[in-house]
Amino acid sequence: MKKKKRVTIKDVARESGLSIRTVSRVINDDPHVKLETRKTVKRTIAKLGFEVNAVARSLKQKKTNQIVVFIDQHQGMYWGSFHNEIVQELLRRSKREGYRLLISASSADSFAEDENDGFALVKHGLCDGAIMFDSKPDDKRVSYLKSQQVPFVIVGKDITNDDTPYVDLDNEYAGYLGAQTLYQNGYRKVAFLLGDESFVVNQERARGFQRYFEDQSCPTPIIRFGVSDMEQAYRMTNQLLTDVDLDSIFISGDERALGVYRAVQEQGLQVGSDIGILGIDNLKMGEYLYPPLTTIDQPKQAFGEIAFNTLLEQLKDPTVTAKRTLITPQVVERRSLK
Amino acid sequence: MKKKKRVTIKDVARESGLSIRTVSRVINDDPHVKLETRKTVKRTIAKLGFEVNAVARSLKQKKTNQIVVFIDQHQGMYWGSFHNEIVQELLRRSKREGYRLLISASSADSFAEDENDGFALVKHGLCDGAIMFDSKPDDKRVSYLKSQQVPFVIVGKDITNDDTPYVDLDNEYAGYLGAQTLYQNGYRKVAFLLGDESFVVNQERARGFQRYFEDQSCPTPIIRFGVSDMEQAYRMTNQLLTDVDLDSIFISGDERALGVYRAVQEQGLQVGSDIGILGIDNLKMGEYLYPPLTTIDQPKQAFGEIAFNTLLEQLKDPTVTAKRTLITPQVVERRSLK
DNA sequence: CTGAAAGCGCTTACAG
DNA sequence: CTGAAAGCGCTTACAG
Repeated sequence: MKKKKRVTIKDVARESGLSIRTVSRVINDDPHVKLETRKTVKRTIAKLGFEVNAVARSLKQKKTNQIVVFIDQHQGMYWGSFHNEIVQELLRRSKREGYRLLISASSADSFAEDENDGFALVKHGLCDGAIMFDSKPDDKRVSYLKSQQVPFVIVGKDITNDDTPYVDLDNEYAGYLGAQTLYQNGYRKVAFLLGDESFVVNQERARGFQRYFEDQSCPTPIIRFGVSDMEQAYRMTNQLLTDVDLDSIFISGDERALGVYRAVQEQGLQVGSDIGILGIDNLKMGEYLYPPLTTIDQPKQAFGEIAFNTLLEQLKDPTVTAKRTLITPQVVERRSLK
Repeated sequence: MKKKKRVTIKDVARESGLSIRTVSRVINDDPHVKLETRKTVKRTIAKLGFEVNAVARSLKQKKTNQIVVFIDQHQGMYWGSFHNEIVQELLRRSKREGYRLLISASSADSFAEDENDGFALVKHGLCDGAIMFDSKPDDKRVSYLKSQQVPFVIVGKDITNDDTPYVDLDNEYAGYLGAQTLYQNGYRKVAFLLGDESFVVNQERARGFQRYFEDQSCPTPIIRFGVSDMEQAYRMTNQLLTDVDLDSIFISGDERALGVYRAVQEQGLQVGSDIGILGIDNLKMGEYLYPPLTTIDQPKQAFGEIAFNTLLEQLKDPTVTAKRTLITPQVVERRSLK
């Protein structure tokens, strides 16, 4: 049993007694075709089970109708609920605008040599535009996209270039807001747990957090980087709880809050009444922690919507200037603060 | 500023004073090229920043070196940690075998008409093989793949056809094992919560569960379908806890266990000592619930490995017969049972 | 070891 | 309203 031969436009033309040109017109909904001819062609297409070969079409049109979302596999946590909820929105919008959305793994470090890194999709002309998650400072992929004038948008911040489009949370304010929320709820012995310090987002959040306490002329609170998953959140909380006198924990990332909750509860403490916990993200799961997590919202839908529109503008007109959007976060009050 | 013209093989040939044929040889590592010639070409390629156009290459070779993973967006829960961990493994292996892995959303219902559904990738010849998650009974995509002889593998079960390759957990045994685990731990008033009844996986799990109790000549325990997210798990648990006398809950899906935990704790009950909870999946997060969740493991890495190998065999030799693998689950004991 | 030429399956000015 | 022909950027028997 050998692979079935593909049905091509040529077969359809022969079978229906018309030229390739006419079949092509029907496929592409060109109005200049007699109704009767159109019907004949459509019938033949159905009969033969013909499907246009998108590869051939792209070669000629230099357009793929594909958009790629790049997601990096940083420290094991390949893809969280945060990415998930944004991708949902991207999917909805790209469908509406006639683009196919592909998701591909790509890393800022290995893309250059690695033919199987997802970034090959842009190098080899397999997409019209890109949406980049998890971009790092000095990301070579960003320079590449710029130099090749491939439309793209970063979800996150770009501190390396000043002419690249992005959408980001106002992370410095998120840190500030977190500090303020805790302080105004009467907490004074606060620890802030964040992921790797090399990520800009964490630097910004820490800075805003620190600034608030400086504004209150308070001593600098505890800040711990390198807490990038539940496991580390669990360990760090345990350690802090035994070593330091704490009344609250501000944890960057709702998923990691799970580790904090467990540590707190294992020490016989109550989240809320004994120790306040504040997250960032506002993921669905935060609502089902006990007690439900008070958190700083990242409006995922807005992220997706703005990212897509920013890309779409470039797709339609390559000369538009880079648009940068900063989203202002808000607190979602639930019950993990007293 | 208009889009930069792509550098083609022609440009490289002209610039290096050689034929296209020779440049093509160098690109494809054909040994029949004088070392010096090869060097010249490579230098020119670097100088011009040439990258092969994969679209043109695919058109000729009828091979894309791409594998697509299809994931369905069922009831809002587009992609869970379970998919995530399997995709990790698929990514590792495809990279090693020289394939690019793309992830795309596709639904069993809408693929036929919808040009932007991910399944267009196979209809239009944009991939060499497919890995299907979330396939449903009578999935038209499966028939299509079969009829077009596109290599594929299903992660899950196919009860419609008897000649399609898949990897699945022995779900009936998982249900049986869950019942047994609970029973042998002394639980008698059990409720089993599962997702939509239309999914084969849920039917099988329920069947195995029921069979165990029949074997013990016990009355049929409570089984509730339609519990497919944390929200519904929370509600159902709340309802059951007030309406029925229960000593344990068996919940299909660790993520949903979060909702069960919250309901139990809100009623002032202790997970473990008052109410036993048993999950299925063994996701990382289960370890960080308090108390840590006892669960039935789905070996994600094995899933990914077997799925990939099953596909790879077909990619290498289209005549191999469909291979089906059933993985036997085991219990991971933690502390949510007394 | 190297090259001229056909062809993959489409689209698209250009004619008629 | 329809068609013959060139061309997108590669690869690949076939020659030499």
